[in-house]
Amino acid sequence: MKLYNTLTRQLEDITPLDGKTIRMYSCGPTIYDHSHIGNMSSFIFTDTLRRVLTASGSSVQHIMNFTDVDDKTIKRAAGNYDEMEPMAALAKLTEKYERIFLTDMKAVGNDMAVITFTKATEHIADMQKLVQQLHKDGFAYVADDGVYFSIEAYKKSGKRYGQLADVTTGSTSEARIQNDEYDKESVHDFALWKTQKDGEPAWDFELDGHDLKGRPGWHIECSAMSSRELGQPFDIHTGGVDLIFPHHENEIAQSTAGQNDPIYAKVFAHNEHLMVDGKKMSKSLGNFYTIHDIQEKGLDPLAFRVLVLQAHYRGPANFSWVNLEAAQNRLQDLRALAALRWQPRAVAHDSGTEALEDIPAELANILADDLNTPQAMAYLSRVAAQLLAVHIEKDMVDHFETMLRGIDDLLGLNLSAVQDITDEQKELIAQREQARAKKDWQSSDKLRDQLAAQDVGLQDHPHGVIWFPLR
RNA sequence: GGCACGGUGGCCGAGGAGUUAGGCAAGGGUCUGCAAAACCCUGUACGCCGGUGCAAAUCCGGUCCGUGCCUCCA
Repeated sequence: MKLYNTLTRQLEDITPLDGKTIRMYSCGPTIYDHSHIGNMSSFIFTDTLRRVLTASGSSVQHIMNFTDVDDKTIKRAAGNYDEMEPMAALAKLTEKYERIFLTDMKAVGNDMAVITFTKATEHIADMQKLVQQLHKDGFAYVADDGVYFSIEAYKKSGKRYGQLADVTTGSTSEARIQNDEYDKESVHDFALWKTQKDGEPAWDFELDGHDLKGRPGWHIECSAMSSRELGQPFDIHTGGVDLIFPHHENEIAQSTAGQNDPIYAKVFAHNEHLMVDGKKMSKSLGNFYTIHDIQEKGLDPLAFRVLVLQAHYRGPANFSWVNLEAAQNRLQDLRALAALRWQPRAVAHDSGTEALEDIPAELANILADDLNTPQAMAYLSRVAAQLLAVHIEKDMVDHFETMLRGIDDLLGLNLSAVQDITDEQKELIAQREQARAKKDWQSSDKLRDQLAAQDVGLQDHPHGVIWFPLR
């Protein structure tokens, strides 16, 4: 497939560096609170990318990290569980939000089984090793409050800082420099390791005779975990656009300093932000939503997936409740399509229903072009309209099922999970048809309402009634 | 201020020099006891100003607006 690479600012063919497996690392959540829908849209992008890469014939090794130690987690843990030891409080907090995160991820259709999750706190030794190596090679220095990476030294070694975004050459605000409280040599230097402050969780660390008991910096976490799990260079690094600088830039610097190979990850793929009512989500604006909020309004988290897939990952998508309802309607239509699997009938043959199994292939083809999910959704809607108009025949059920699974493999909409209704419900539909035949409208309407209350919707087509799941 | 990404019909959104997606909502119609069903039809849109083309929403230049990043936010 072709994918846009932030490093080169162009579309590139993705083929495994090792010829077999695409190794992909995604910056995961900081588990100090509920993930918001913006985070989720980013992970829907990542999940869909993995699906399409897989469909294009590569095996994919997908790593996602949990940032379970950083300023935010530490602060929140101390606030929530002030009676506990810092380390225990941190674990308690992050375990809670990890669970919620995994639940939300499943709810929006992301395939959790194929992701290997790594935690920062389980890779402290790897991080320390990397810091030690950087120090030994002259790229890190010890300051009062921790260990810093020297961008100066990195540049002097012949490497380029600013491969993703050349921020340092811009006019950085002087105010920032003056307000800087850290004891670092240059404003742009960043912390590799932070020494312990009162009440903070900390790990023993000795470097060059200094006792640096403390915790890792944010950027080093991803460098250490990615190289531990995937080696270096690996194929694709994903994240939201906000991570381009400084996070990913710093990862590149840390991971390539002193290395012969200047490549950390071959391709960086970044998704644009999800906007809410045209604005960036923030707690102060009161437009900060979670998957839980969507569920509370009686809307389906998978409708949120549809909303995300309707937009291209490199453009900003706009979330609003009206738009989510529109997406929910669209999802319902796709589920009506899926429900045909349980209600085949003999109808006049129609050319549109023939090559059912080619449909996922066409979908994959569309998606292989820089993950063009909006085009894919448009195609799917056309297919759905066509098939709903003609139904499917009994001998097509197997092909139809294969088609649904193929669509799900690519888009994660769980269409093949649409189950048959019960015999009782089928009986109610039959009774309604009889009532209609007898023009007993009162009874037929009552039966329709009764079915709707059981989340079974009805479409009266010229060639007969079709039921579909309302949720 | 620097850098980046956008501005498409009521809304969401692709596309990307001539044939002009898709969805949601709306209006009209057919069918119907009804429509909350189905089907048909309708809407000619691409911020603004220039330029290059036979031809521009699509390329180029400028400009305005929005959004993001500029040290730990997906």
